[in-house]
Amino acid sequence: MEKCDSKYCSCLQFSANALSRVMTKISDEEFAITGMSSSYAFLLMTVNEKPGVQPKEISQQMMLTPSTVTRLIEKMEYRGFLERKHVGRTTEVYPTPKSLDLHPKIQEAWRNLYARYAELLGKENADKLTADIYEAARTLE
Amino acid sequence: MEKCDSKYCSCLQFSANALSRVMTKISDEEFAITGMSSSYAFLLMTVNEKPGVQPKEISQQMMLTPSTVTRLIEKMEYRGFLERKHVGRTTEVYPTPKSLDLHPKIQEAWRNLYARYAELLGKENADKLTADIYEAARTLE
DNA sequence: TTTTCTTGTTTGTACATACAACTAATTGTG
DNA sequence: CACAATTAGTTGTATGTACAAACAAGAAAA
Repeated sequence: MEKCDSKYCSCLQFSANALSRVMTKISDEEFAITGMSSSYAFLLMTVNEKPGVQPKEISQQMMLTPSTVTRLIEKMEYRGFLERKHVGRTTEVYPTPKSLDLHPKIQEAWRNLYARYAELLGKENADKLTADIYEAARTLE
Repeated sequence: MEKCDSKYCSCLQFSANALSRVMTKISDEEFAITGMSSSYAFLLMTVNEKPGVQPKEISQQMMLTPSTVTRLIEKMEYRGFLERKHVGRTTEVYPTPKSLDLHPKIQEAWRNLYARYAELLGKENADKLTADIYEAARTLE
């Protein structure tokens, strides 16, 4: 169609990976003010907003495998942001005051991230792209 | 806009990651017939089609960092698909017969991958999404 | 010509994520 | 009720990728 310096750019797998890597980089820059990368920040947000939430629900919301979620929680527990309480076969995850304190900063970083890519891509365009990508991810899942 | 079971789905970073993971999974399934995952297959394609190509160019085409490309090449060299020839400060990468033999299989896998997601997303839709994503990745880079 | 700068590549290390196998708790069934 | 099946979570291990630092070759400057 138009100029394209890689013959792979017509492959969704390739493009999706490329965008993911670029976004992760930008994200990490914006979330630096929180002292952690965006996955951890998303995790804290989730737990802050629903204390006692279970890993299973987190894994669904974040679209990550349970094992990955366990790993994320472990690290945040180690760093003093989260606590686990085992209840029967389930686990409840709670934020510590440290995590709640950080909440505003996380939200700020999130807003900054949005502002940054929205400016580069155009707000309309960015929102549409995000929605389209999300829908595709859901369809292919 | 419409129903959305995660509050993060409006975040490009989040959606892009999700799509990337889903696509990687599908890709790995399709590329299984080649005995390697898609990144390696893309690498072999690149080298097969331009024997002697340098890591720098590969890294640009694949949108990966040079260190990542070194790692990919190393592994393919170890498995007997590629050979490196050091020329001055640069490196030339050549395919072995084993890699050239595999070329058709790789292309087949690539076609199958395309067929698979094109069917699920719709051909038009898939192509447009791919182009949009690639463009966004370029813009944000 | 010697020194400094730049560029291409590699190496050490780290991180996010996944899968497969496992444990433990609950639910369903004979 | 006891045993099988399911479900929630965790652990061992592996993979793809990156950054920062090191290295080595060539180019530019002194």
